[in-house]
Amino acid sequence: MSDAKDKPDELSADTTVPKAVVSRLSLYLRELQRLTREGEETTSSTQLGRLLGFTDAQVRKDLAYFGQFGYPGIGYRCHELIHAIKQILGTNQPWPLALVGLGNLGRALTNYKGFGSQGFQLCAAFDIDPTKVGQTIDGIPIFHHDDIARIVKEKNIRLAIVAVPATAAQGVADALVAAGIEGILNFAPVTLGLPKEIHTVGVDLAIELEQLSFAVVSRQAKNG
Amino acid sequence: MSDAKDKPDELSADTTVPKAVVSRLSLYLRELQRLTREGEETTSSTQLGRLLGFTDAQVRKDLAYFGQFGYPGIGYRCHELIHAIKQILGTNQPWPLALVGLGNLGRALTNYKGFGSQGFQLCAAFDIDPTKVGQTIDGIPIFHHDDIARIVKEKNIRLAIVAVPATAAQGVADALVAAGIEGILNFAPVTLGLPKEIHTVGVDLAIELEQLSFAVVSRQAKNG
DNA sequence: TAGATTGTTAATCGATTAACAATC
DNA sequence: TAGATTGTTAATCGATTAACAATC
Repeated sequence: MSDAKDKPDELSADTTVPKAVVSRLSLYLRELQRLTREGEETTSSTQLGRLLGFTDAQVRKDLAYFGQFGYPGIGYRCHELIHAIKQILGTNQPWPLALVGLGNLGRALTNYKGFGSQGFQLCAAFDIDPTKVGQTIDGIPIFHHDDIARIVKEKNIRLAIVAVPATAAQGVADALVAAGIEGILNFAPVTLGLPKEIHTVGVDLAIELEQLSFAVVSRQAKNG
Repeated sequence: MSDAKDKPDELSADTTVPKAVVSRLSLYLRELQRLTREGEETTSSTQLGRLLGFTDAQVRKDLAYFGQFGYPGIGYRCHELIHAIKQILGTNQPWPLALVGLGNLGRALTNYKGFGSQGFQLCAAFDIDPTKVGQTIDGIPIFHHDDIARIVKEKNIRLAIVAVPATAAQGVADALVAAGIEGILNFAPVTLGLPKEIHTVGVDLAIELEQLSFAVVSRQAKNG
């Protein structure tokens, strides 16, 4: 399937891709990387689906948005599919990241190794505390908020993580957008108001926990 | 609308509620709380939708899964709707939480104030490091992994946060489930294999960042 | 070949949006 | 009353699943 067959451009989506498909793509990638670590050469839509709780049809349909990656009768070669998904997600290239806010969460993130292996690398941190500015933390230089625009441009940073208190988040986001940032991972518990061309993903611990408490109480309401 | 009208049970869903509805409910709650902090008495489906990027119809439809909370011609009284959503999500009651793993992320969470205000409270932490066990961190007692079952039962803990390395996560999850935990917020970058009656929510920083890199590269592919 | 598995089409299912009578 | 806004039904839209010919 390496050749593009009748598809004009094998790795770019012709039709618009649902958000849910993209997050499953990330899950496939994570699972494929685990399988290769465990020595597997190939896998199948059935196996991937079973490991992640999806149907085999869904796995195949998701991948079909982007091209043909499998071999009928055989399945998918793990390393090939990993390569293809990374290309789709854009993580075959490195992504320098900015981190704004060095409270508890921000400092934990400077130390976090989890996304380094996926091509993301913190290369500038920002805070307003004058005792922090000018220092480095885990090898990452700390700058003042006022330098966001300059540093973002100098280091060609396109994605940023916001880990400041809720009250400061919108101002920080505005500064990042003004500096040319294209995507924001927001840990502050607020919905940011931003131009629609700026991509945002929000992670709010309270909201995640609320999904769990709802699931638990609604299940017990059903079952008595 | 305080009376239940023709609905048999105003706050429990008769039909099964989509996951997406529940997470929007959390967003409505967060926004309503912000509006009341800013002194607003009432709001409307149009205002809530605009603030969060949804249509007004969707806001009303989501709420309609659970009952009638609004006043035609007026909108929603913020404090009433907050109360109702908390009851739906189960967060009108306190939820003691267990935290497993006291690495960078785990320690950041012990200090995090964000979910306390929503009724969630860390009341036991677990680690295997003997220098940590027996200490307290931010007022939270630290126990050994081997005591998970005992402490979970003693403290009536139903929800847990897993913040251990990927390789340890499945074992920890199994221990939590054996101890009677009903829901897990998993920060480890693995899909946990658990009985279907156990609810899990996964938060993986790399995956969130991948959603952003995809959005950025696919947009530029489209626009040139 | 027989068995396995893909990619894709059609059928099903579910979720979102539009529209509007009912209400304040 | 006139204007605003709800709750709900019907129409639209989108996503998932089932089925199967094509392929190895």
